[in-house]
Amino acid sequence: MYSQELIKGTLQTIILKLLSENERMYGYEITRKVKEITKKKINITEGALYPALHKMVANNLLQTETVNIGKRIRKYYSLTNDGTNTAQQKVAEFADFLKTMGGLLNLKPNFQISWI
Amino acid sequence: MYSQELIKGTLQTIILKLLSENERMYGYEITRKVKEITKKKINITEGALYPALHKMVANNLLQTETVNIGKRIRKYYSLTNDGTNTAQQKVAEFADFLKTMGGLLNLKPNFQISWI
DNA sequence: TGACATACATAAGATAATTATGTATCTTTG
DNA sequence: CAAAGATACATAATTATCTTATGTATGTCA
Repeated sequence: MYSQELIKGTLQTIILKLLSENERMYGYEITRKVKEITKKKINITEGALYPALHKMVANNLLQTETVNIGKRIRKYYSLTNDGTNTAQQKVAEFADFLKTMGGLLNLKPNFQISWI
Repeated sequence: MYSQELIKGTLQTIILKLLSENERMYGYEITRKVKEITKKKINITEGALYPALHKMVANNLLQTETVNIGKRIRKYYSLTNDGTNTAQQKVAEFADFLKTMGGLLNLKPNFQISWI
């Protein structure tokens, strides 16, 4: 796990990116997916996730459908048109930010990019 | 300028990195340097910088020397031993974070790393 | 002389996360 | 079969960090 501050501000971008790839996802699924992809380095807490999702619905980036799984409720989130646009924009911005920070921290060529 | 949330949590790392390269710097100088290196994409506000510097002094990461430039005061900051260690650690952590986020956001090989 | 840059600092408010707590169901295992 | 752990939602109190605004003062250039 990274020291928490680093992850701050990236949650919306992460959610938008996942949903731009997945059609629809529910909250708990998002936390699992992020944990899996990042090999447990990033762990989204529910206390952070749910308020963020609700906010994004309020801002018309996401829409929901509720499904009953047995006696349990599952709430699926998917991108609105606004959300699709915002997702693209946020991911592009983040990519640029990563470059800028790489430059600022003067990471050498031997800092191999290994997500290929 | 990036949307502000992204930069959150990176300020300490930036300061530590700059000071690990520069022996000593003063606050205003740090804001100029970051603006210059990042081509104005990251702009550290004084309201964020000074409290951060003070906190890092309190945490024994930085030490200060005050110099009189004419009638003006200039307060130089430099790394303590603790600060030197923390700087290395934080930069390494951030490099790892960049990789992880790159993977998470699925940035393609054609996302060229251009800070070389 | 007025605008802009240099140089410090703090305070009020906003935002976003952590930590803690709550509810409830489903599944696995000793 | 009972307990533990995973699944699945949610909110509230607190903390951390940043923005925005404000304040003070000096130096420089047109």
